[in-house]
Amino acid sequence: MPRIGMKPIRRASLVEAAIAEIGDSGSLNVTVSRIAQRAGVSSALAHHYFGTKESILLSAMRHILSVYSADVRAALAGAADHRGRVEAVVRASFAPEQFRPAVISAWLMFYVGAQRSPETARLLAIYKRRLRSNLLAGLRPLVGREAELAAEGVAALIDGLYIRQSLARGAPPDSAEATAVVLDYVNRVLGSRP
Amino acid sequence: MPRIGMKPIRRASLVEAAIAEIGDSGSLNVTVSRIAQRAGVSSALAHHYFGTKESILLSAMRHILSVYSADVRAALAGAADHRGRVEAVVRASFAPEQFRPAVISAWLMFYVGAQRSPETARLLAIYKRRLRSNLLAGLRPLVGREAELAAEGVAALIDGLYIRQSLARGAPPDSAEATAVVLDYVNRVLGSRP
DNA sequence: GGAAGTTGATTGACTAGTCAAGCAATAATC
DNA sequence: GATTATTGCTTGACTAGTCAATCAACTTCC
Repeated sequence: MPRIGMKPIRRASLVEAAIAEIGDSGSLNVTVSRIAQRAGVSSALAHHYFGTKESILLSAMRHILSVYSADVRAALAGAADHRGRVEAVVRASFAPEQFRPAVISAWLMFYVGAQRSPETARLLAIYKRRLRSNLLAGLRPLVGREAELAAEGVAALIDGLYIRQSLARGAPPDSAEATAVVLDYVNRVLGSRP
Repeated sequence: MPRIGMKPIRRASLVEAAIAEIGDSGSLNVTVSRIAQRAGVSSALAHHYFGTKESILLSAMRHILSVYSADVRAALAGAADHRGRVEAVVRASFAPEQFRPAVISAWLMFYVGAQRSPETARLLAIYKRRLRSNLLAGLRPLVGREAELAAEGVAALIDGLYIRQSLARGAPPDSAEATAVVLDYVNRVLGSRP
C-alpha cells in the first residue's frame, strides 16, 4: 500500500513512537524494533528513513525541545511585566503537556545520552542557555546582579523537580505542586517588588 | 597467587572500578568485562563474587549512599542549632568527595536504573526520605508548616544541581558555587530568624 | 519502466553469565 | 618435616541471546 508522500508521516509517527517507548520502558530498553513496531512498521523502514538509531532519538529530542520552546514563547507573549515573564517560563516548564511521564523519562534519557553523544550535549546546552537567558531577562531588571544566582537556582529547581518526578513511577506528575515550589522561590527572590 | 581473604578486597576494588567506569563512560557502556579489567581481574571473577552485573552496580550504589550518609551524620554532629543542621546537610551534599564527576555520573545512573530495578528504586527512595527528614528536622522548628515546601525545594535544588553538573563534562564541579546557590535559598526561607 | 514505499531474512558485533580446569596457600596426617 | 588433602581463588573458553544495520526482493503508483 505504498502511497507517495509517506516520508514526513512515517518520520513523525516514528518520533512519536520513540518518545512513547522511552516513557514506557524507562529509556534503556528502547530498541529500533520496538519503536518501529509501535509505529506499525518494520524496523527496516525505521532505518530507511533515519539511517541510525541515534538519528531517531535525536529527532525525538529535537521534537520535544521545539514543542517546549513554542510553549515558552507563547507564554512569554502573554506576560505583562518582568515578573510575569519569569512566571511564564516557570508555568510553561510544568505545563501538563510537558510534565508527563513519557516526556519526563525522555528528559532523563537526554541527560544520559549527552554523556556520550556530542550532538545530544549540544542540543541540551542550547536548552540550558535559552532557559537561563529567558530567566535573566525577567530577573535582571528586578534584582540586578542577584539575578545570576537566582536564575541558576530556578533552572536547577526545574531540572531537579523533573528528575525527582521521574522517580515517582505510578504517582502522576503534579504540575501544580511543582509550579508552586518554584514560584515560591521566585517570590522569595523578588520579594514584594514591582 | 591466590591468597586467602581476597573476597572483601576484590569486592571493594570491583565496586571502586565500577564507579570509575561509570564516571568515564557515562553509564551505558559499562560492561562487566570493562569493570573487571579496570580492577585487574577477569570478568569471570566479577561474576564469581557478585553473581550478576546488577549486583555489582547495586553494591556500588550502596557504597556511595553509605559514604554520603556517613558524611551527613558527621556534619550534623558538628552543628550547633537548627539552622546549622540544615546548612550541614547542604554542605555535606556538595562536599568535594561527593561532588566529583564519577560520583555525579553514578547518581545519574541510579536515577536511570531506578526506572526498571525495584531494588535501585528502593535504595533511592530511602535516600530521598532520609534527606527530607534531615531537612525537616532543622526547618520545622524555624518555619513551621512552611517547612514542607522548603524541604522539597532544597532537595530538588540539590538534585538539580547534581544533574546539571553532569552535563558540564570537562568543567570541574564547583562545590562552592553549588553550595552558595542552595544556602542562598535557605537564607531566604529562614530570613533573619534565630 | 522507473520511482517510492515496504519488508523478511540475514549478518556481524557485542554481552551477560557458565563451566571445567588449574594454581597457590593452608591444614591434616604420618 | 615431608607428604597429602582441602579450600579458596582465578581464568580462558564457551554458550546463548540481543540488537543495529544491511540487503535483496516485492508491491503499488505514476
